[in-house]
Amino acid sequence: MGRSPFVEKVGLKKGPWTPEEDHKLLAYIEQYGHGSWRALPAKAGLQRCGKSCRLRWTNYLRPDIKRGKFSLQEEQTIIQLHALLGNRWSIMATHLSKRTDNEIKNHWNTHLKKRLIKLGIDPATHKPKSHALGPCQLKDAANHSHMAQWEGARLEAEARLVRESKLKVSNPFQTQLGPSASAHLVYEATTTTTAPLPPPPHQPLCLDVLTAWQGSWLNAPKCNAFSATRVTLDSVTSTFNLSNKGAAMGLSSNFPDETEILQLQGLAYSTDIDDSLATGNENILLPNFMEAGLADILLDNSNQLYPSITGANSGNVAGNCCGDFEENTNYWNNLLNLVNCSPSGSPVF
DNA sequence: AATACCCTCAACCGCGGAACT
DNA sequence: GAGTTCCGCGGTTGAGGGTAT
Repeated sequence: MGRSPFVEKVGLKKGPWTPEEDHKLLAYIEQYGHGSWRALPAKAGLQRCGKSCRLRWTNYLRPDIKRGKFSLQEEQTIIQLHALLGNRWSIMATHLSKRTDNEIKNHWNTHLKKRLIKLGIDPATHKPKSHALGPCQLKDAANHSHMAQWEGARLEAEARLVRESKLKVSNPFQTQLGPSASAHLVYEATTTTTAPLPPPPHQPLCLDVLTAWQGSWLNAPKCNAFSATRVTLDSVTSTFNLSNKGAAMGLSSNFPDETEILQLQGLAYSTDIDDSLATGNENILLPNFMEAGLADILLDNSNQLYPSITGANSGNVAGNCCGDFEENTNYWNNLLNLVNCSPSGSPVF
């Protein structure tokens, strides 16, 4: 049952907040905590609705907010989480320390989504737009879909635990929740025994499958151009690590622009793929090891990322990777083992 | 310098679910 | 169990700043 339309009293102010209003809200919450948002405006002397106050607080005034440009790692994490969760911005926010759901949503809509589209990747499915799935890929996609649902549910439950734990903190100024704090809360919430606790990890324990995917992807037999490139992954944050090759090439620390992506693509292919394939056919959708990797690791375990490359055009570079059901089964069993053995355990399963 | 267009992001709106009565 | 209230989420909007013409 939904609630009836929210009708505010006339005379309440809307629009941008003034510094005075910010100060009032900040001062009130600092002293009393927010309590009931509905009652807060009157108590704080604000001509605003409670909703507006909550939004201003959560998206702008809260002390544990990181502002400014998104780092490469943050962007990669967003893409990965989006592949798993879709538009579940609030859950993503719990896994991106100090970023608000609104900020993540805005960044996705204004930057990341456009970049994926530009690269020919459907931002909704995280798969290349122009390539239909074959039977083998459908099977693998189903595997990934299942894994994504599974991990998505777990991430959501963890986010809920973080929220519930935060609710226990009455005054945010007494206990400001940084990334390690929230990780600790998850850790505590998921640990039910009374045995002495080992030190909590310093990162949110939330990306097990992402990590496992990436790790397994790298450790998988060389069966396509991607696995052959030996791109380094950061297992802690579940994001790609560009520091080695990227830095060596003088790439910026921010998300690479198209020129840089082309550089990276060249890098990715130069050793293992026929140069004429990588450079001679402009119609081939070259998998740059960021976007395609992020999208397809999550959604296409066959590693046969781009049929136009790995199939007829490529001399069957990835031919033996697809179709080996037993190998795939072992592959996923290993992944599940990895996940099951992850230090965080799972609050859901 | 003026105007049009584009982009970004803070803020609003409406809805669904949880909590309460 | 039904009705009501509150909170939080995701989608959308539009003001304002930046850039192109």
